[in-house]
Amino acid sequence: MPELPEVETIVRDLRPHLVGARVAGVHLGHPAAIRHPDPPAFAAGLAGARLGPIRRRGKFMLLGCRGPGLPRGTALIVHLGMSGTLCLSAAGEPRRPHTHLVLDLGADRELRFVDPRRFGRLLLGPPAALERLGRLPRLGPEPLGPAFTADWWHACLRRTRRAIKAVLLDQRVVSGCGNIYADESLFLARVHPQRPADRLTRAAGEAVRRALPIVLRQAIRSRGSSIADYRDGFGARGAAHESLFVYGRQGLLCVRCRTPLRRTQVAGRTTVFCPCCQR
DNA sequence: CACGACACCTGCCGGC
DNA sequence: TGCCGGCAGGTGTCGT
Repeated sequence: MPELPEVETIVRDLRPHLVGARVAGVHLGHPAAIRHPDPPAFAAGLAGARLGPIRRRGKFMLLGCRGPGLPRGTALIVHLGMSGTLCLSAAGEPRRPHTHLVLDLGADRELRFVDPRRFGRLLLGPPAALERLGRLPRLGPEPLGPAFTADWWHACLRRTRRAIKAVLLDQRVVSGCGNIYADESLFLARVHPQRPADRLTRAAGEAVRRALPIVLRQAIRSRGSSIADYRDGFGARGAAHESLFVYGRQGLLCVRCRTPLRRTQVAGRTTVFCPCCQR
């Protein structure tokens, strides 16, 4: 699914169209997509609400919502799971299968959440309160923000024997990195994905910490990776998958040393790396 | 506590 | 052609 660059692209696409819009109607699809509150309360809370600021936190999207009966700081919180999309559509456009939420925004516009695999999640409420209730996970620092410091990162690495790739995927350590950009960052840093985190040299750990924002920013510039389901806020594909170095390229030659890239499993996830460059 | 295994879903692709 | 296994960008839970 969408990782940080894909979610960031959608947020930037939707922001100018959603802020200030009023929700004239709500249509729910599969109720399992809605994690909080129960579906009737979720729909009732959104109906008539005014949409405010939209932002990203890790792989979550948060759309501010104001309305009668909604607590201060309420947001519509969307996680896209593996196959979710959040797109602005013309109201007349036929709804795709697996459309689980439609917000009628008037002026012939609809915001649609489509998610075939239903790993995505929708919540409505103040994020801090949902975190306290255990409905939202506590996320680590943003990798593109000032809190992703060398001190924090190396303290996290020193504390665990897990593979470095598992640490990159742990949203409590750093939020927003997924399987594609973990592999890409480790390739750029020349670090083997299986290396136990506590056995990395300081320099190697630093190389990973520095590679991650570079990889993520590049992917944002390319509007995200559309390998299968991902689409931007208007339903179009991104281009970041066209310039990946390792992800999905097992058997092809390393762009640096021409060694065939190898595929393995790390932390239960398919992992591609260069056995020559990454140590 | 830390970690790995597994579950949760649908769709698509390749092999037989 | 059709069936079946394997695989997919994520994460919550459970058992060791």
